[in-house]
Amino acid sequence: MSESKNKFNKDMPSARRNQASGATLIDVAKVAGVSPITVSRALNRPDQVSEKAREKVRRAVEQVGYIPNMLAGGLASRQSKLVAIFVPTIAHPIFAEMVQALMDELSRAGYQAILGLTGYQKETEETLFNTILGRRPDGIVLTGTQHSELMRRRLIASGIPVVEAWDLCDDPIDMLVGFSHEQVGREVARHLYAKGYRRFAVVTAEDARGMRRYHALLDELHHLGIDDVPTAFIPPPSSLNAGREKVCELLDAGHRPEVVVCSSDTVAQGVLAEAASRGWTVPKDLAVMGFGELSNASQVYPSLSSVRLDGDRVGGQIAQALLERFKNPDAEIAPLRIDTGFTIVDREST
Amino acid sequence: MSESKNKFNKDMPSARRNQASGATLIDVAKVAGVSPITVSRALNRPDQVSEKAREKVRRAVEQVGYIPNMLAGGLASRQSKLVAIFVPTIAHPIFAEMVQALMDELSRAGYQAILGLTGYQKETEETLFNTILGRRPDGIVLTGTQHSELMRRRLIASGIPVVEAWDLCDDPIDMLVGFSHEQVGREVARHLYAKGYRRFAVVTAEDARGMRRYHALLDELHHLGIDDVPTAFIPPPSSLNAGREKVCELLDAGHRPEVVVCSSDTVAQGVLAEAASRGWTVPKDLAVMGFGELSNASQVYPSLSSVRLDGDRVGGQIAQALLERFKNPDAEIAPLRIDTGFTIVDREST
DNA sequence: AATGAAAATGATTGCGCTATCATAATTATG
DNA sequence: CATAATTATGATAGCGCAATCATTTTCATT
Repeated sequence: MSESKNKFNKDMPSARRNQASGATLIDVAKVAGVSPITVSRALNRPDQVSEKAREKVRRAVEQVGYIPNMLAGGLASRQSKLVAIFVPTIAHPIFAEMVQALMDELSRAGYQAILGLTGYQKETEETLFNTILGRRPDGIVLTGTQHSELMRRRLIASGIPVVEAWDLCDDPIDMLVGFSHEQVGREVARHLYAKGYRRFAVVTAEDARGMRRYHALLDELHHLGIDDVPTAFIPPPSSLNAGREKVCELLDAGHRPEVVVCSSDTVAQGVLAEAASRGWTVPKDLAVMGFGELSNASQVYPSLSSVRLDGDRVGGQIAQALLERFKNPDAEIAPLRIDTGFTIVDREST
Repeated sequence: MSESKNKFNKDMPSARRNQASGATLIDVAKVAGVSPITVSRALNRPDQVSEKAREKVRRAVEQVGYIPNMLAGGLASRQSKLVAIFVPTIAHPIFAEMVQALMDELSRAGYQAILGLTGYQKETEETLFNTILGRRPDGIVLTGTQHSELMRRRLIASGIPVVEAWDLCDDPIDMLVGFSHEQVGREVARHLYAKGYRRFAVVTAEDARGMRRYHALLDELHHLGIDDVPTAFIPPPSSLNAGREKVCELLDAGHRPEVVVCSSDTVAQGVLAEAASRGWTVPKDLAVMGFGELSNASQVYPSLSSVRLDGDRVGGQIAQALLERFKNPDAEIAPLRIDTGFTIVDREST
């Protein structure tokens, strides 16, 4: 026994509607004394309209407080001016930094971003993905290069420009901006080995890219003759406390590594905290290697050795790649692959 | 039925279009053997459609890989299912946390967020604002309560539900979720005074809310008989290094405060770093008070006293308030004002 | 002036979807 | 069984804008 849904007030629906939705292109056109399409052009392609008309339109827009409806515009033009950005989380500084840079750059070009937080969960990614595709983004930014076959196919079929970020691989969906996690693992191994460390341990988050670095590290250590690398895994999201607990487990299990390689600076700071609480001297009693170069890595005591990535730069490069593609959609799609690199920063903790 | 008006003719525009844009509601309807509007209902109001039809639609959607075009849907229904979130930056953990919680909650209800980064700059806020209003969001989340008169008027006129966050004031635009920055300033003053501190100094960022806390702090100290409070201001964005430099300036100018009150934990950690580098013992030689409770506040050495806010909770409350309003748009608009409070956390640094 | 090219403006149509009203199919009621 | 009440489905008409093509105005050139 539900009450029948009543309709809008018959009184003056149009007035009510206009109050809520604001002025339309047609309202502006009337005030300006030109046709609607001229208003549209004055706003979107000013160079196709005479200075006189442009001025009339500008004044009319001002007067009625017109704000273009981008839902309508997007529908008509098939250009949403929207870029979808998928990241695991923005609570992590490195992603926050990238997103910020990316959005800055995009907004300068009149684009906006819509964020998809995949939360490290494979489960929801596809659902999220569908929802966001519903906004018909002009471009898509993905974190990592490991996606379900279905998603890959759909993305390729859609023809939407895609950038896969934070990683490099051999069969990208489209564009690629990142660095090789394998290379990080290998270089960290060699770097620490060269410094004389022989007994390694690892505390790593169980996310895909972290594991890639981990396996490359193991592999390289193996080549260097080191095979026993006690490891503790942290289920995402990793935190300082998790790092502390996990390294504690390793140590309590009787392992006595010279150096602990961590999947992030956050985890590494947990290890530092545990070392401090045991009264150990870093790096003499235990060396610690981070990853990601949090802004305070150089300020904690002892300052943390880490692998520096540049979120700003990655974001900027992605934006550039997308904007280039938007500007020139018909151009031959040259496979774009940008290696943003990384730097091992040696500080007091190793 | 004869085809009265033909849509696209000639070569293959329809095929091309479908490849790019994907299947439409009509395609699904054809496959399912029902009318388009039934497909729409099966997707958006499943309870109004028979189980049989629902199943046919589900299968057809699956088969053609249909993803609803929310631009079209939004235009027709006047519901964008979009919430605009304005924050100064997401590079700051406290905002990142709020945004994450807010987005989580919203997406659960089928809404998505579009982010506006105001970057602490008054200049661009209005421009940004117009661009984002173009997306016709169903709700708007604002940081702070200080906005231009024009924006206030437009927002109120638009009838869009608005939440102002991170602050409380007496004449909100609409809903309000936050805490009193004045109260923080006063309580921090009293708290430190009660602990015996008499010589205060301040290092604060120059943003609006930080200044409100600062003035309340000064005011309360004045009541307690303390009038000389040397202060250094940091132009946004504040950073650990900026905090360190600024406190250095204060000390080099000959001030010898017992306690430094900082506008953020980041700044406070800069002060800690400077104290450490001078070989001072905290809190004996210099006490430090933070704000915002970064996740590592309790882990730095010495652990940092701070004011704890709960970004998760703020985000959640905002989402609830908005969703409630969406569900019940015609309800009497009860002035909503949620005080999320704060907690002074006393640790080793004071 | 005459002519054509270019620039500026306009009329029409439909983007893909949902609100609205109308109708058909089902169930409840006496 | 007829009738009313209740579903379930469909037809139609826009939402506000830009693509497309048609038309008018302006300007340069002969």
